[in-house]
Amino acid sequence: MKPIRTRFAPSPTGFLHVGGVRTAVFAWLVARQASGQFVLRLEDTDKQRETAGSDQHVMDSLHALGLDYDEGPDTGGPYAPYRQSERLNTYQAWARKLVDAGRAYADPYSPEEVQAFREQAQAEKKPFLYRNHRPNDPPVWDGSQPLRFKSDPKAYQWHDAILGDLSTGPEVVDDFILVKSDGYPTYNFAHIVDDNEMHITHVIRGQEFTASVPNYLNLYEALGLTPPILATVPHILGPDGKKKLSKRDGAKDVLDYLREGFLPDALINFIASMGWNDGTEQEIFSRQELIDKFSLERVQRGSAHFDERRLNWMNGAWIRQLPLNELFDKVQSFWPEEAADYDDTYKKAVLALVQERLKYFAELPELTRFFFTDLPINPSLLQDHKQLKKLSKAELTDLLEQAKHSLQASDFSSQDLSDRLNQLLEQTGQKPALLFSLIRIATTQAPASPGLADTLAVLGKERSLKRLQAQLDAFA
RNA sequence: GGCCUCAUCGUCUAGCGGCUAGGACACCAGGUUCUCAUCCUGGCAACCGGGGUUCGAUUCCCCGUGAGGUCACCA
Repeated sequence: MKPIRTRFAPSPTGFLHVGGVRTAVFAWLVARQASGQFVLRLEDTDKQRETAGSDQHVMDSLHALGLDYDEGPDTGGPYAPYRQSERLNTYQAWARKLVDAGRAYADPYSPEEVQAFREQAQAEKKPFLYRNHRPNDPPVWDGSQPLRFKSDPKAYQWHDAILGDLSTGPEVVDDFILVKSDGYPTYNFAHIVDDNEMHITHVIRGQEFTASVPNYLNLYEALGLTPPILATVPHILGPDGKKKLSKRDGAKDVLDYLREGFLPDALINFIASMGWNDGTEQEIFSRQELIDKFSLERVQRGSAHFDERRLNWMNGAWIRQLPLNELFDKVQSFWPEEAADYDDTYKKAVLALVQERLKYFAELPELTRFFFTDLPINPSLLQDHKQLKKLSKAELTDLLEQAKHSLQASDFSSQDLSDRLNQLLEQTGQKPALLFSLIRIATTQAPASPGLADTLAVLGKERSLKRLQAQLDAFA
């Protein structure tokens, strides 16, 4: 049995978005499930489109997501190098073989001439086929002209691990370019050579390549190679739009999600469950569960829309099930500036209170700021309150004075506060909706906060009473 | 335009001839002594259309329609 080997082969032209990552996730899952290898190969054969630093950016993204690869540009491996620009000799050798076998020839036309053929076909509303213009006596290939594959058009039927049985007629097989005039191979040629040299068993890629598969099959034959297992992953489309998720279309860098405090596990869970499920009603999958249960056969055949609201929910669910200490470590860099002077014990107490309302870590400051600094008195919180706004300043003052009096005698344990708050309800004859709101607003000046007794307990006696007094002073 | 593929609630999806078409997100209502959130309960909401095949089609077939991909010296 050959070991299962999958690869992720992006071109370093920018960042990775969820669409691209999904292909990587599926390939990674297939390899991990079979205890095989997952390979990263950089397809940097287009020097025009390449952007500086994006190769590193891609590797950083995979590392950050925990999509560890066994072989790659930075880790090396038995089939190095893993950067196509460093493998030019290999492609040259394979290209020579095809030339010698009469299956490749130099393209004598200028780009303008080819473009004219293309426009002609377009005008006739016909698909463009280069082989209709295949030269009878092509010049000797000296490397300055593009090298074209001399195809042998025929009908194909093949099996796709996700899409199932596919077939096409001979009309889609054409003489495509193997090596460009700048000496670099095209994707169409290089990936086939590399997948073979690197012993890749499963080629898992986006659906933009399905139309080219017959060409690849034809090339495999010319090369005398057995094609690997093919799997086509449908695209992820934008939330509203119908277009495939793309950088242009506002798709976000996955690293940005990480930077905003989305958990790698949640992201992987979310990305995998767009287009895949195990047939049960389970929604939350750990990495290991994904590895155990994943199968290409159960991947959705149609494309899916990206819904960030579902990602938010899923990340929140992951955050909620994290042990407090673990969560604390992860949110280290997300605290509001004002938290800098506070110790870990205090911050953990705060974190425990907001854990269940955190969707992603970047929300931490707005959720917790009042625990670390006195917010200015915000009169609109009282004015907009549907019950409090009916009370006079004198009435509000009276209620707060009673609260202050009671809380002054408290030890500020959560239990004692809770008891005293209850006594206060009886004593004042007010409903919690009114009394608790008033105290909550006075002590937090925030539109929302965790439960009152817990909030006061964490805030502590001194600070709580000081804020109560500040609110009282504002009434005076 | 040719070729390929796809088609269940707004979104992600279960379903693989017979189900009151299930779950999740979102949304709405109620409950959990206050707000926000969690949690619980309930609600709204779908088989693209037309023909077949069949005792019976969401499911199988055909034709439409719609959507996506592709037709580069990009990947």
